[in-house]
Amino acid sequence: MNRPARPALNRSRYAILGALALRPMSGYDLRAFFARNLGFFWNESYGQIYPMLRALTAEGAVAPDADAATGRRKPYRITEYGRAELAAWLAAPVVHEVSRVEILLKLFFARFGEPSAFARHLAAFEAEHVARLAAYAAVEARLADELADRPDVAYWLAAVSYGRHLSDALLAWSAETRARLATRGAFPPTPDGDAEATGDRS
Amino acid sequence: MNRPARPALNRSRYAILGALALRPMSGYDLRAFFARNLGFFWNESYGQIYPMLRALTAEGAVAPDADAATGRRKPYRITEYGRAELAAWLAAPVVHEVSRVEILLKLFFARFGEPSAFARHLAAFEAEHVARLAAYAAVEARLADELADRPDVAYWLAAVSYGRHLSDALLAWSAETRARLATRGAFPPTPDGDAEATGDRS
DNA sequence: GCCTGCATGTAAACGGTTACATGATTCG
DNA sequence: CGAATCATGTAACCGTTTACATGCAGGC
Repeated sequence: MNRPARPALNRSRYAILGALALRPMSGYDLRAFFARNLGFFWNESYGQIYPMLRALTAEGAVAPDADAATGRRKPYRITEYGRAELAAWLAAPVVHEVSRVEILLKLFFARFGEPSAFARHLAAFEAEHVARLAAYAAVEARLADELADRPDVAYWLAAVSYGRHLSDALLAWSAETRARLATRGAFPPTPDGDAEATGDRS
Repeated sequence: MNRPARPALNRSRYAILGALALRPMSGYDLRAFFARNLGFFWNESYGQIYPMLRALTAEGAVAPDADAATGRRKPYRITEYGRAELAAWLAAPVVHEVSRVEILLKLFFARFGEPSAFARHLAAFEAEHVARLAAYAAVEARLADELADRPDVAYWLAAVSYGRHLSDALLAWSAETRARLATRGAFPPTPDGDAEATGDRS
């Protein structure tokens, strides 16, 4: 219980520690790792990675891995201390934050825009999630086949499943919403007036 | 087509413009408005709101509304220029950004944590989404009854529906995941070694 | 008159992205 | 050799949250 206090939201820190717990990686590797394995739900930019690697090194959670170095790459490995830090973070409650959903903001104020605009957004939204579903299917196949022996595979399949449930649900919502707005007929934006009463009392 | 170029991600700006398009509000009102109506998907802090109101005023998109002032409140109303800005933003494509899902990060690296830890996270996750569903039902009832005549109501119902689809799907995922991890049995964290091969080639 | 809470506002820090600079390596 | 791309690293900026400072208004 003597762990140094942390700003409680240093998520890049733990993302990097977790990745290095899987195997030693360089900064470049790390970026590719997140893009490839968690691309839809997590990413890290160089501007985060390299400074963080330096900080983690200074702290002793991570160390340069001279053995694994090839060419100009500078791989790092996690230390025992780093593993303890990672485990402590894994045990700590998930920190919620309101994830801002821009398409909902545009939907909420859609009356003030050109009537067809939101239909365009819905179409793009659907295309995006159809593409994601295809990507998930591919990952799932790979995990089930090639990597079935890895001890993490059940966790990874569960993560992919999250994505699938999410995209399925949002596609259903999108279809429903298209129908809802169509039957009602798009109405023109009211350019002014009409204040008061969002039912926003108390 | 002569609109001044914007940093393309000034979302607080448009959130505020949109809210003021509904009716004049003060900074305090705005914060309450977002918390009440879009709390699960959008929020704004004072540190954003007050400076933004000042900037929007300087720009002529918003103006102090002396008439509506009561007590110490300083309400603002949107101008015609502000409405045009809002409409332009509504017409522009939705900007995607990778929303970081912390629970998935913890899931992905769950092998390195205490085995029961993730089960706790799932339980909290489920409680959260059950609570949200109840909140959505309440909002839906209110919208359908009291505000059925507002022209925006179809849009707002669609936004609530997004939340319901989302929480339903994530609850289903959570149940599935609990089952998946249970049948498989939790395995102890491997404190070291076992590098190589995340299937992360190419 | 005093307390509570309403309301405006700001400063500082933080987490993150972007864009750029730089050099090494590989391959045609 | 020269070009492309691999790889490290940094600086500047941006959006956002947090915490705080301030003081007015209304009710007891």
